[in-house]
Amino acid sequence: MNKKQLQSEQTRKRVADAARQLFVQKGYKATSIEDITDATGSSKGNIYYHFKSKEGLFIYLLDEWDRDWIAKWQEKEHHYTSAAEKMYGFAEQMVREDLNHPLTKAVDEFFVGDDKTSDIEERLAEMVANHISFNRSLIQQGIDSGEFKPGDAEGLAYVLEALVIGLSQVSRRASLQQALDTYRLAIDVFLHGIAT
Amino acid sequence: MNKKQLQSEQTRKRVADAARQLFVQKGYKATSIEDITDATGSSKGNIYYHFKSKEGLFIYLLDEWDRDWIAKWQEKEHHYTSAAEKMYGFAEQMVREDLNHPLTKAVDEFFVGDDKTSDIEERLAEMVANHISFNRSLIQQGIDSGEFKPGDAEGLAYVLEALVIGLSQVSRRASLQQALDTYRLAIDVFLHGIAT
DNA sequence: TAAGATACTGAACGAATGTTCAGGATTCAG
DNA sequence: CTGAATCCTGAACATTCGTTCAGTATCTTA
Repeated sequence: MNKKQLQSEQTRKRVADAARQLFVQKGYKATSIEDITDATGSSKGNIYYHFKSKEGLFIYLLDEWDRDWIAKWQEKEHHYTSAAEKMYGFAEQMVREDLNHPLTKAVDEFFVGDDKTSDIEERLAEMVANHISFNRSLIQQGIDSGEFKPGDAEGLAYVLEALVIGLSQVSRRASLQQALDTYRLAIDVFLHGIAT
Repeated sequence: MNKKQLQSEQTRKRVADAARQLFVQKGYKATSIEDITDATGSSKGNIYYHFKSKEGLFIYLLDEWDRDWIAKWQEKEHHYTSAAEKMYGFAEQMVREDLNHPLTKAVDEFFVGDDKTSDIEERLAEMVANHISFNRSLIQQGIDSGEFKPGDAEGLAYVLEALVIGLSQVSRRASLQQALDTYRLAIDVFLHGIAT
């Protein structure tokens, strides 16, 4: 790899990291390009050299997040034997990774904006569908194995999604330990709620 | 009441209604004063005649919301006999009133802004504490009556809060029927999760 | 009915924001 | 070593937004 390519990749990463942190912290609209330049030392122009636009940068982060999250999950998934264990593992990864679900405030806020390009809207819809589908599969496994009551797996997938999104918001200003406790308690309740 | 006073009150209400709808729909930052003038026909200046600022308008709406919500709740509360019934009633009012919890996206977004006045921040913290306290009391009643397992009522109050906040976000683009179904299912799970 | 109070208008302003662009610096290929 | 490619800068631009204010219309009061 070139020195040029290396440096380019490094700045790209530096910008992405700072932007991610800011978006999570302040939300999409409230984070300005200048906030990002302040945090990275890069110039405005440089950000637009590496990313198409603010929207593009945001979508890039979402994509990256999703990929990372799934990769990490797949490493762990084998080690869990029951659906209940998987559920706890799921919650723990949620907390430990970033104390924030990708579908959090920033995304929701981004969603309601009116001037999105249609391809970006498609991408977002796809992501939501993927998350629901992931949840449904997790729940369906438990139903099939007899751990959970047979029932509306799709509906429960939405409930789980709601729970996780809500937890990330409620826990945003909590300590790691508090967050872990709350998540664990929430999963406890959810599991008892759907257990046979 | 004067014709002047009447008209003044009417416009005030007209502005508040439009603003509430827009804040819920688009979020705090994304809703401009001009959006509100477009929706009401009033001029910008007129909004600043009736409200101190955009922040002031928002806080006014929150206050109003909380008062209305509690008033409506207290009308109904007598008719419920068990804590479980109360819980379902709670969820239903949540959906029917506005399909949105007062502590929703807009508030959370408002929260992370950096330029709030300190008295407004106090007011917000107070509101959050009130909601948690409301939830805890609801749960404690169920524990006392033997409907729910004895346990961490405070922790469960946060879980319930998270669930409700998440539900409002997930249901934002759903039909009324879908929303009611999802909320009901969520409360089902939550109740089974903490039942004796 | 006259004077004052109240309700409202809309142009103007300053601050902030996303984006562009002409050009400078650094590195690569031949 | 030289020209081209790549990486980066920062001033400039066009918009948008919250807020103000001088002035007008409408109503109240005496």
